[in-house]
Amino acid sequence: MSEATSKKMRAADRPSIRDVARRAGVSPGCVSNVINGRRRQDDPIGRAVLQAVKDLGYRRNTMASNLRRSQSRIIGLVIPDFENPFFAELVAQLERCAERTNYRIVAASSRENPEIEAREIDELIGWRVAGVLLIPSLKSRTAGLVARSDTPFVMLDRIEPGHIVDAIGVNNSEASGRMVAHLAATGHRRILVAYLGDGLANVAERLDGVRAVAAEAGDRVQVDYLATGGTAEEARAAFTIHLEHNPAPDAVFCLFNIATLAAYGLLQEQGRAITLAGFDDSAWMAHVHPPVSAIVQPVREIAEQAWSRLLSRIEDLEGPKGVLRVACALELRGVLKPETKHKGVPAPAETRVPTEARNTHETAKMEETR
Amino acid sequence: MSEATSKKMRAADRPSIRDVARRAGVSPGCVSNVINGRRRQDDPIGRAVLQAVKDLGYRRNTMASNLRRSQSRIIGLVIPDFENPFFAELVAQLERCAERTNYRIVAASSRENPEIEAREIDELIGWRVAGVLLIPSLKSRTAGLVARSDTPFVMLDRIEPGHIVDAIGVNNSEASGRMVAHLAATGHRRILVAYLGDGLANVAERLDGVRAVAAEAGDRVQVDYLATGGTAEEARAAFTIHLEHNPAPDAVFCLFNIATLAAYGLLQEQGRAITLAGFDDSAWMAHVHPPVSAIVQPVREIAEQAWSRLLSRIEDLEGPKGVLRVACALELRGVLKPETKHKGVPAPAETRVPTEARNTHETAKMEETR
DNA sequence: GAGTCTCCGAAAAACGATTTACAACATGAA
DNA sequence: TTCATGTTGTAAATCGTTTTTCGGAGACTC
Repeated sequence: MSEATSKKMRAADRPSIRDVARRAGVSPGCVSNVINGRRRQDDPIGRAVLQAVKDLGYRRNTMASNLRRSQSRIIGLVIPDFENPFFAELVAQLERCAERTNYRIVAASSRENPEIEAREIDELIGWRVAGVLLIPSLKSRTAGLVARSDTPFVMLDRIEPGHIVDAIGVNNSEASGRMVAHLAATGHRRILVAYLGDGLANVAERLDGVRAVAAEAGDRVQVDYLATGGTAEEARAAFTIHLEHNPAPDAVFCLFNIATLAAYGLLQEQGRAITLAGFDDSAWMAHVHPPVSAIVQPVREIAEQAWSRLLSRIEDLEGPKGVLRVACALELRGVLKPETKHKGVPAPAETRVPTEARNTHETAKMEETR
Repeated sequence: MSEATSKKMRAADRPSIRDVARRAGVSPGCVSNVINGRRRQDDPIGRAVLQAVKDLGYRRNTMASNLRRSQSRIIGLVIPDFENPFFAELVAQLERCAERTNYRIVAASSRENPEIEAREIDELIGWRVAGVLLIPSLKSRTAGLVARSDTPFVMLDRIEPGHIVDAIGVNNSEASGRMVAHLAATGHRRILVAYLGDGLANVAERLDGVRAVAAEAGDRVQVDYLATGGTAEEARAAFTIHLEHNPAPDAVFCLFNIATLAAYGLLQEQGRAITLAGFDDSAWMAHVHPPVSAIVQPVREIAEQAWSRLLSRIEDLEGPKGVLRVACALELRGVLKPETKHKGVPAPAETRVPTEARNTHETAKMEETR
């Protein structure tokens, strides 16, 4: 048993500040001062301490340190899913923000499960994180819970209406409307819009934007709407059935990225030359032929806005809460002119439209709630 | 100033176990016992404690708790990049492992930067994590550093030769060889193999596998090798130049996933009907037309093997260290028969080969080092 | 009724750091 | 010489838990 003990001890056996103090012949408090730069390091005592730190391979115990100064410099981040490229990019950007401001991110995913989400947030509060960033899961009822917690928190991307919280998102309806307007302006007369029939606030906003522009365009443009499930297979099936029973559209506009992939595969396979556009950009969209247009979310700006909002909230818990929406950019990669469509060949000459200004503060709108 | 103080106090002002004890009229130790189930909860005292916990909204301070019991149930994870789908999936799978075994993962990315990687690991040690999982960055010199640390750790995916460590990866050379053999068996006579010219051990192993099979096939098959840079643009440029100056291949096999996308885009654009295969699967590969074959890494098994290895290492720091390689599966989605190639039309009939058994323990080879 | 055993809660000692209080000493000015 | 000032090191208190120690109360046996 002495063996087992010695093995188990190993991990716990890291030198403490007392060991360093003993070796350097000073008191623990003094070591603390040297390490944290509250005392000069270039005199005999300072050097002795640093040497002892080196010799022993001392690393300060972050938990003990945080406990004592009751401060943590950790931000908790809960996202629905690591495998969604948009969220992954958001994590990467937020990590940069954290590094710059000397924080650390602890990320966890809820897998779109509200219960896991609630559990994760609870756990984060147990860690006494300085703040929480949350991208709510599909049927999240967490907003209220966290709102009355005294931990600063900011919601991202999916903004649930009716809650008084800090939130950063994109202007979904404006961007979607702009895309439809662009399609109409480039001669498309019949547009099929596919959306996720799941009550996600995000997609609902996009749909609203489309509807507004469609109404405005009147009968110059015919817009069909198609609700699909959230998986590629479901989306593909929905497209297949729709295309069978309806007149062929000039353009397909998908309001969420999985549908864009499914639509591309189907159109390609059936040899239909139809303009395709989607909300959310992905690497493959630029590389396939013909390329796919996309609404690109300014991930970096979202991250930075969320970060600065959270930091200011950490410094001052009071103050009005509000929703900030930043503008998306349209990446117009190529339009198959409706006129050439019926020749059955992809139009070789593709129209490249310069990317519109993105991340513009001019177009960012601030809506204050409360 | 009293205002500022009260604001700052807020976050720190969470009730402690002493507050709960006071309210329930018992001692802190007793509260601890109730909360941790070391004492029955269904008698007057137990109920009083639970009620007080509820009333005050008490959450135990994880740091203090961990500090006292000097145990953490956190596993640190350092990956090169959150945006690489393979790593993202690995994170997701590892998170499941963690949940199942009542651990928590703290993930950070090194952005392929050895210095950031070293810093992150250092930081994790400061957190007194129970163990570390590491996917080394491109030019990582971390293996030695962590190897002599007393924190249990396991390396994943990229296995650097010559280090005595625990590591889990896939059998890169075997899988690549198998793919080339398959291409040869389906009638391809000239295969272009693109690899990352960056000295990554992983890709080197894949190249070895290709070379071995090529040598074995003798002059029945002609294999060309093309080194490219790591970005899609670089890969595309390399492909363009190669295709201009060399006889057209029957098949292109890319040893890393970015090249696969670049190659697809180029071949599609130039209207070349050439079989395409790649190491690493992605969603788009199954949806484009013609589809792209891929070597799929058994991410889930990698995660589970790594997890169990790490846990056993946490329980017992001693014991031989070793490398475990699991087998990949080939996802053969369609082959453009070389015979039909010159007609300029994609072959309509695609050969679907049943997915080979994956995650088989029979094919997993164990090589013990030291 | 005395002795032994068990149960259980209060009190106190940890965990590893930071911070405060205090004393010692040096420095410089008057 | 004296006093104010500043620096520095030690000892002790502290952060919020868990764990150990200890003593008191009740149950049981003989």
